[in-house]
Amino acid sequence: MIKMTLKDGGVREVAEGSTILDVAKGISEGLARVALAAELDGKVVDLSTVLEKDGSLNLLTFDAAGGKLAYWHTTSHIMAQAVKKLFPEAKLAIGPSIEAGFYYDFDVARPFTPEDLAAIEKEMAAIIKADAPLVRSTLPRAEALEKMADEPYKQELIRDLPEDVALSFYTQGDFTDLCAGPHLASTGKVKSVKLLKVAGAYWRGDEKNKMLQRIYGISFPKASMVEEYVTLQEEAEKRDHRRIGKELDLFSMNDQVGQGLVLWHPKGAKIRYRIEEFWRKKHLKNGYDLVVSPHIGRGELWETSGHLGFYKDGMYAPMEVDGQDYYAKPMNCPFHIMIYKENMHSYRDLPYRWAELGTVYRYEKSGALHGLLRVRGFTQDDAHLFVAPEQMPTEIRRVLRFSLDLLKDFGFTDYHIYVSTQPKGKSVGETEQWEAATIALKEAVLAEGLECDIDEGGGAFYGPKIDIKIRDAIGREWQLTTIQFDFNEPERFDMTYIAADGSKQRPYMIHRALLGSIERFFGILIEHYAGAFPVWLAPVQVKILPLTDRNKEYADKVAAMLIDLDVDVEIDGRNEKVGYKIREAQMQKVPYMLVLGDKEMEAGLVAVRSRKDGDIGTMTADDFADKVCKEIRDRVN
RNA sequence: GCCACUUUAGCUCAUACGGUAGAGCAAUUCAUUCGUAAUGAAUAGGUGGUGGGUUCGAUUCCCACAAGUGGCUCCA
Repeated sequence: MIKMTLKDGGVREVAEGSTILDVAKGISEGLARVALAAELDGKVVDLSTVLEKDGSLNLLTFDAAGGKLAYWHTTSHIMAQAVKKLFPEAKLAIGPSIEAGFYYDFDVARPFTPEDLAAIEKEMAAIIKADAPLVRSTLPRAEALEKMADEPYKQELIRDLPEDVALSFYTQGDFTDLCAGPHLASTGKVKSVKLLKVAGAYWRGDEKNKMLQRIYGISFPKASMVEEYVTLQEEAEKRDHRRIGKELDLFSMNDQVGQGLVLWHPKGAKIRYRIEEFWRKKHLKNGYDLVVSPHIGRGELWETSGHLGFYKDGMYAPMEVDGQDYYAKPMNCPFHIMIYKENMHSYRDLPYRWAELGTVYRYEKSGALHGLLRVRGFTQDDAHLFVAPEQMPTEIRRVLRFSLDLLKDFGFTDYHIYVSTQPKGKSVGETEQWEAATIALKEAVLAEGLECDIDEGGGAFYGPKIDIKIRDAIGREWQLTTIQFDFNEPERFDMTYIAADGSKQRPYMIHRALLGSIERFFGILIEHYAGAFPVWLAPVQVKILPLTDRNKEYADKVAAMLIDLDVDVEIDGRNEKVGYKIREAQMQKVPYMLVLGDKEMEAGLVAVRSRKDGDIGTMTADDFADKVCKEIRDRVN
């Protein structure tokens, strides 16, 4: 038996493995989560317990997901207490824990300054030192409203809850907050706090609401963990694609060109070429056909597609030509549909898989732009599938498999799949269609032996979708692939095919972008590899470093041989020491360097240096060529 | 778009109080022809994001605009 001393002073004895329901009986009021402090075997442990919906007992350690949740949530309360002490006029909004750390939103007369943050951190240290216990209590609605008389945002939250729910509060010292928990036993459990930044945030995330001041922070049980966190942040900063894009001269954005419009420099364009070339070949090999469509189209087209109705805010303003409005395309689909409609189609011809690296322009809010990850002009690796309903399930599986295969080619093998279902509000299409499509999506995931999370109501109004998020080299998630059903456009464009019985039928339409957009994908690739691209993608694959002018001719010969094999070679013939040239090639992340001096020239060899392993000795030029060509072919990192 | 912050040489950053800017790297030139992450010297480079205001005088203070950064919203 485990003896647990509860925060309210009571003692419970529970058998190991018993559920929290046994422990929490009489104090939880059926709430989904309850926080406790307890003794295990007579020893006080840092034990906040989370009551999961299924009643399982989750003993919290910091490293458990729930542990972090409680830890950071308690820290956010401590911050709120500190802010209330320093800024008594501040009104509290909400303060949850997030993926990494926590925040709290405040309504204050003026924004917080860095000095304010320092003062708040200091105040928090005092609260932590006081080690006040967090005491849970509940109140009926009317009394809860009265208790929060000075907190309009809290009152709004209370009013939105069902009337019969008892509201829980957590009190630490002189500070009480409306809160569902869970929390640590006392403020002293929090050891090391760092407030990170201040940002504006709309109340309830709605831009029509007042903008509040949000303070982000993070906390850990050990100071060393703060250092680890900071180190990871620094690592992420070093990998920042904007920084590496500059250092490796890959791309730029320009004030005069316009916001969110990318200039691809020669080295960046080289990588893009390699990505696109590979992408096209792979699509052709996998049953796709390539199509090409223009960058602009008449207003009437966008009227028919419905984009002018539901997507106008996302489109560039029209340009007038010969009395007609033309719009830059925000999507490629209407063009592909027009190709479809150019002919009659038999069920025998389906499915069509039409792919295009289609450049689109979307008006993104200026504040949303972010390096290559969010731009206004970008190229989607788009394709549209037009399939007969009975083909749909196998077709979905096929797209999913193809997608994961393509991601693997680029070094992304760790991913997370989400299926988004019909949104609650308005949506187009028949219920049966939605159901069949959603089932096909889920079953495709299962049939491939994969798992997925369901994003209930997360689909677009025109259809359900699968999204794939990949995990990069330092553990961050990025959304790349999206596979979306469209019940809207086939209807609007009155797309048909002739079925076996001679009747006209409506095909299913699936949009899919596997890499997402080339720009965004490139940005993520840069960060994933920290600029050190695999040999097959590297803009310069081999850098030849002749030692003296005497060796230049030999360098030219080796270079010509490699270039003939489609290897990308540069010669650094500058009058510099070899150490200097190596340093530069190394910083440019060139996979291989060939040092060519008199010795190599006389023996007909090349001295190979790899960016990863340094000097790897000499070999014949042919052997080296074989090695590099094989690595390029096999897409070796 | 909203909140906050930032904007000085190609890059990274200095100039406490208002008295018209300085360093490293890069570039250019010269010398050096060298063996696995920086050879030395010299030269050049800036109407301080743009426009306006305050002031005898503005890179410095104020305002507007633009771009960027971190968030909110949105999303490939």
